Amino acid sequence: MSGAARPPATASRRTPGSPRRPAARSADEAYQELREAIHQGELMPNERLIEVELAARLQVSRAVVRTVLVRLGQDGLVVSTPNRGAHVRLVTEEEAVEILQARAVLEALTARQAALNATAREITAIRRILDRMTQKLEQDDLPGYSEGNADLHAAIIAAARHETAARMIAGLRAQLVRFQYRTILVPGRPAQSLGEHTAVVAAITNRDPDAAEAAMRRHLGHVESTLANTATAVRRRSGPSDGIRTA
Amino acid sequence: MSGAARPPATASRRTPGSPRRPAARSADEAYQELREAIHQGELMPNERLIEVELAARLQVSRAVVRTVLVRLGQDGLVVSTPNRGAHVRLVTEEEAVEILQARAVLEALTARQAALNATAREITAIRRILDRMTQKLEQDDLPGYSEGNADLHAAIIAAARHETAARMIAGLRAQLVRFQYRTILVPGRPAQSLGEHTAVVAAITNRDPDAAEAAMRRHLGHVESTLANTATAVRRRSGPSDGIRTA
DNA sequence: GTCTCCTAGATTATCAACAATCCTGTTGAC
DNA sequence: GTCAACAGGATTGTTGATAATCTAGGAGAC
Repeated sequence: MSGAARPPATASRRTPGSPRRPAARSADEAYQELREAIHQGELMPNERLIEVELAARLQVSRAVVRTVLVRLGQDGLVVSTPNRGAHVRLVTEEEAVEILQARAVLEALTARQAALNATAREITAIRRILDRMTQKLEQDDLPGYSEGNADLHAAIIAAARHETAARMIAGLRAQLVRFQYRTILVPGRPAQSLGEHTAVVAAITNRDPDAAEAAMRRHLGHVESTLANTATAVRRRSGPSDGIRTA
Repeated sequence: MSGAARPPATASRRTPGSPRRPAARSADEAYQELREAIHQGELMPNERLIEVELAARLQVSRAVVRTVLVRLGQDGLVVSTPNRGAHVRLVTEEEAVEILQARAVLEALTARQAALNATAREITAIRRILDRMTQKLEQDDLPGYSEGNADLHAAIIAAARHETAARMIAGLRAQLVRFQYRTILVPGRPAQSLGEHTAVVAAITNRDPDAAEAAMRRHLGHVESTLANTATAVRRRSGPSDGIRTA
């Protein structure tokens, strides 16, 4: 029973002459590529998305650009007004907080389900990821830590066996890419983050769903308040560093 | 935003030969109408949706049918496989439980936010809805009670001022229509339901976000387990009437 | 009798052209 | 100098036709 029908990247046998921006032939590839472009920041928020330009860029016809834009609109990455075209959606700080709140309760649900449903093998894998994160942090390898962070959350979600929550979390995450690297830069935040993750993993290992859910909520609640603080600090323009020091 | 805007059957000035299904002119109306048709059960689960048929039924061109199907696919109401068309998605009992779990944590979030953000006026309105539900239940008016139930949840969501959660809840709800009238028929369930709602409203009135969240979770958790029980009862084929009689 | 291959019909996917709408810069009046 | 009306260009919305793909049913071989 398909959760979301994601036939991944059909085979494209083309001339091998396209070097850098090879473009996507099929509709689904075009969707993935445009999504990625928004993630990477190649398309700025509020930037107008003109169908013919995208058609040229993605090497597809205008019709498939149109369906791709509809899908992205339903994803919340793009907002399109009738007769006036599509813009990439600007996510305000307030919306980012909302999205994180929603993500928090949903990921807490997956943590609960993971505590209930994870196989022994999956728990081992989760613990190994946490160990790796600990090492990265000791080496002050923040990018490595961040990557481990993503892996850990993904592993927990996979272990939860909750297609609905997984799909929604993925959707929320896609809208948040512009903010995701901020909180980790707040002084003291990584160490705190590691402690929170450790609590989540411990609860899952102990098969304690309530504790797992609570620990995950605590974790993402802290991410949220950290983000909110940096946001107001930035908005207040009272110097970028005084509001976000301690943590 | 998809939670609002229900322009009910706009004026269609056509030949007066079509008595029942007047059809929708614009793309958005077609979307609403097809969505409604799936809700009403006019289109059976797993039924194949053929573009030309829908185009004739909705009185729009095939292109807009296509975009409508894409949107419904992103909503999870329809699953479409490449080159093989779209089917209305069959929601299994297990999926229904998943959806209810996700909805539970999200509505709990809105209850929390409502406790924090609701205006005095909104709280008054919420209390009034609860009073009306109490009356309906005393009169054994189950449809009326059910309607009040929907109104109450909607009022709480509105008072929460949380667009993201509101949108996701609306999406989840759309997938659940086939199951929504079941739980209210379980004996003793309405009285229990009213008590749970009363607790939620009391917590919001007291501006106690933790209590509001917990009460809403308890409420939807009970709905979930009730649904799971009736589901297994139905699946067990132990008679269709013994599990859901009295009320 | 059963299986495989193949043809025909049906359906989806894509494309190019046309119509409707909106945005921009300019002209003219006051 | 400012504002309103207007024309030109650009962009989106829609249509119909065409190509690619899938499903169903029958012919032929073993």
